[in-house]
Amino acid sequence: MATLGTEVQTPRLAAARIGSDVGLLLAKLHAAGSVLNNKALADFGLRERSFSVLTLACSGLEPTQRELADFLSLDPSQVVTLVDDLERRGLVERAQGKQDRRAKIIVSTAEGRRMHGKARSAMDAAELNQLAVLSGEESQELKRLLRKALWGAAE
Amino acid sequence: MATLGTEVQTPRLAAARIGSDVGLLLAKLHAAGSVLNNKALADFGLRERSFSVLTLACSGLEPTQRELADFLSLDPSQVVTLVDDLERRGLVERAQGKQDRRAKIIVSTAEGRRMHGKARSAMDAAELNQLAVLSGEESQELKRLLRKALWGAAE
DNA sequence: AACAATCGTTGACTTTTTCAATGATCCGTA
DNA sequence: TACGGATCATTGAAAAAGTCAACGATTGTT
Repeated sequence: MATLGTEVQTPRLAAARIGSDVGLLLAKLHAAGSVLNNKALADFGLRERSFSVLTLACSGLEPTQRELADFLSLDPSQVVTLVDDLERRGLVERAQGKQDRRAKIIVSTAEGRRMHGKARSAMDAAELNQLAVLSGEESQELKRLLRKALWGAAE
Repeated sequence: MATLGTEVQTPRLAAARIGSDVGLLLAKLHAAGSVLNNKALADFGLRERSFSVLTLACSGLEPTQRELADFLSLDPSQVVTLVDDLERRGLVERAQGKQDRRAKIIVSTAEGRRMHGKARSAMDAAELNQLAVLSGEESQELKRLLRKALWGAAE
């Protein structure tokens, strides 16, 4: 049950001042995490992004594709591709927007929710693995700070 | 002097459980930061990555291209392109490796160091801007946690 | 001396990103 | 109520980024 995780030894170059650049730290941790996450999701035929779309489709928030694009920092055309794939596999459906008939609301199917449940477990395990070197409190604090940096003081 | 920064209002979808996924938080903050950073570096004809290479070339650590690739999570061929560009502009030079003559050590020129100084200021400002909503202590703590997640407990 | 491994480099290939254009629909305004 | 500008999802093309295998030069090991 070894933590075949991210943390190698501190590389020589981490000593440089750039080792404290938030941009680089985010890039590296994100890159390493993506590898782990995509590996964890491969069993389900999902990737990080399709998992995100599926999760939001399962959330009950009834997101429109535009909202998905904004929230996931993607181009609207990329969302089309992701939803096309999930829809073809019967995991989500496009429903007509309620107030706005231009918009399409993405909702999960029963099969989609089943799939999401399993994928969610794998993702949680991957996250735990990636942050294994942090204590529980530290992980929580890291997430809180990331959320705050993104969306402000909202609690 | 408004902080025309990252923080919009908390979007509706952030309420979903995925709003606490480390993968998504990293992706979003990294994406937002990259935009800011690249904007800040555009004046110098640099981008996030060429800035990273230039920084490490200026660090005195005499990194090889292989080390740069590992440290920056890039394919070695991508490093070739980055160094080619910086070398063509006279900001860095390729020196022969000391023990290993296969390796090339990337070192900065005087002009490179001058350029880096200016770019560094712009980057610091951009980082300050991106993390404006965090207190000084919070920013430090965020960086510490990111470093720890990446490289372990090393202090 | 021979062999496998590593370094930087090149080129091909795939994937991802970016962007403009389009029809349908919405909204504000006259 | 009809017009005009804006927004939505979608398409397709173009640009950028990432991936991968192969190569000569060099290293370290046997």
